[in-house]
Amino acid sequence: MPELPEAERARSLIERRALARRIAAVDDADTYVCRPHAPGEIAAALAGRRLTSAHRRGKSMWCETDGGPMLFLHLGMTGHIAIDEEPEPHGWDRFALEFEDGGRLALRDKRRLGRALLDPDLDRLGPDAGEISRDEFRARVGRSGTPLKARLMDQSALAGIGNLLVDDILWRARLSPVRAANELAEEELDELRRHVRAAIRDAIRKGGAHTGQLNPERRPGGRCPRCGEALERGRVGGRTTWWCPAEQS
DNA sequence: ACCTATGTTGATAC
DNA sequence: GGTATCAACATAGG
Repeated sequence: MPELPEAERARSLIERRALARRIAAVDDADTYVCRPHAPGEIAAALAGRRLTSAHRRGKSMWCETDGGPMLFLHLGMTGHIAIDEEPEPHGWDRFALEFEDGGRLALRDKRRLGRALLDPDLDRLGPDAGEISRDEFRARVGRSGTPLKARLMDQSALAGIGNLLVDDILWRARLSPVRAANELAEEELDELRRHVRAAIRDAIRKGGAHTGQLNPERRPGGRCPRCGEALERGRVGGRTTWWCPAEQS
């Protein structure tokens, strides 16, 4: 489920439950999830250390350690963080810290598109979608001829918005996903930013990007929760897109 | 069986 | 440079 709201919940969970616990062992055997590290590299770097802080920008998380490298975590498409739970019986724990006190932190990810690695390069990640300033939003979103939906999902422009959240945001803002981003007037961009922030705030509170009002209608036969019009389905920026043709322009 | 779908990201080709 | 497409992964469903 992971978009920005899920990542924030995961970060908060790590902050509340995993900091300051001494790491006794690390399971970094999955060479795909832990690429480019060889098995044992992350383990060697983190054994005996503690996580000291948990950070997030967009969907990316990283933890500082006491004297060691930074640990980067990404939930991919199906990942979540499980703390002090029994190991997943199907082997879906792709990476884990085992604490000296007997507990553990696992990156549990059926589909294996999540990541765990050391000392990440975050240079190509835009500012967090929930924190971005008005001026920066105008500049980063509004100066591209690409479809609005694709621009909002471009993690190098602004970080954190995924496929479910973006459809909800554009529906709230009554904007068409295919409209060119640079067609929007400054006031429209400011208004859009308000909806971005509100959608993120609501989703974090309610538990995830799937809790948006539009989400239950993203299916054949789905209707606009406001006006009742049949939703349209299409492909924008390579992703399945649902919108209200009557209201969103 | 085979085709499609799925919350992400990166490489690649134009 | 930007934009679109495909592939990486694994599973579910028609």
